[in-house]
Amino acid sequence: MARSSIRKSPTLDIDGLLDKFESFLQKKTLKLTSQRRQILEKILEMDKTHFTADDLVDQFRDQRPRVSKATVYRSLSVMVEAGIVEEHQFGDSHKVYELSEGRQHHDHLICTACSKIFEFFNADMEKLQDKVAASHGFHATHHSQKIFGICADCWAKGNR
Amino acid sequence: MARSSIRKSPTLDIDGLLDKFESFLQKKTLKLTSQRRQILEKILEMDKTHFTADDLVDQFRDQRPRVSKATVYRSLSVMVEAGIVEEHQFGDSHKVYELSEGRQHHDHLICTACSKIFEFFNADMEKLQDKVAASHGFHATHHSQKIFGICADCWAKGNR
DNA sequence: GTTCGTGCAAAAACTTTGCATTATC
DNA sequence: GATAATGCAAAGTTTTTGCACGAAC
Repeated sequence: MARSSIRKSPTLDIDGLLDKFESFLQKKTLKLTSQRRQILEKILEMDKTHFTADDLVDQFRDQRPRVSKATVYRSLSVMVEAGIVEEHQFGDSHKVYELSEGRQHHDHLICTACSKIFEFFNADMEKLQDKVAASHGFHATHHSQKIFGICADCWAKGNR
Repeated sequence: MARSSIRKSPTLDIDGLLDKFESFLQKKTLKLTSQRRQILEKILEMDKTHFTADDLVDQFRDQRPRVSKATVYRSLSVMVEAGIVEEHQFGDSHKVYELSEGRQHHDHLICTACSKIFEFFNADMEKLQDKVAASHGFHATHHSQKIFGICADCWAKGNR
């Protein structure tokens, strides 16, 4: 918590993340293995706003000893539980992940022409969502909002 | 178009749906087969607001000649194209479908305790979404909004 | 008669799991 | 030293596909 800072810059600091991860693992009596540490490092190194499990597996393809596919999947799910990583499903068949630590909640705009993903945050929308949930007697925990369409670039190029 | 009517009642009328489906198929030079007709009938018979491809396959399990799994999948995708059925992905691994014909657009509240799905529509939210898209230079075509949480029933029962 | 659709089983795509071995605590 | 994690390959899920046969236009 101490070292936390909100930055959008390419490299988020690994120490803060490791601290958070480690304390989560301790609380759950889980272990901080070399693989889990490496996966976290690769996530930062890749510096992609959104990545898949397979992107991560690729990172270890030429490395020996390898970090296996199974470990990548298992680790991602631990990191989701730890609140370090967020999991999304954007219409495609595979899950998409993003680092959530130190980042503000946001929703997504998805270009159906080029598949690029854009982020947005709108406070009024958040309030309205809470209101809707409450009006149905719902105790909302989280939400997922995706707006599909054609991004400005694609529209200009005539890709529709 | 002529026979269309907005009803929420258990049975939506099959004739209107068949009309719409048939004219779509003709426009695309596709054929109205007995299987496609049967699938549409089963969707109405099941009378579930949301169903999966497998729910539909089940409907044909004891029937001979069978309507195959492959045909169910292929037909659903034609019906989605025709605008008769809408496809969703609610966090689970499988796709969920619902009849869209004659129904107003709406979004979903999903109870993470009992998996029940509730629908809502909020005009302000729709406007806000358009505004957000436009402010990013996006030409929005559609959106998907899901609010996850605990429904009133589950909350009352202490299922959390 | 042509073209499109169907059924079947096999494959594909993604993710999870069983089990013996190894690393962390 | 006890427990949890790993690697591997095998199995699981859901959806898609190739191909020969049959139905709709």
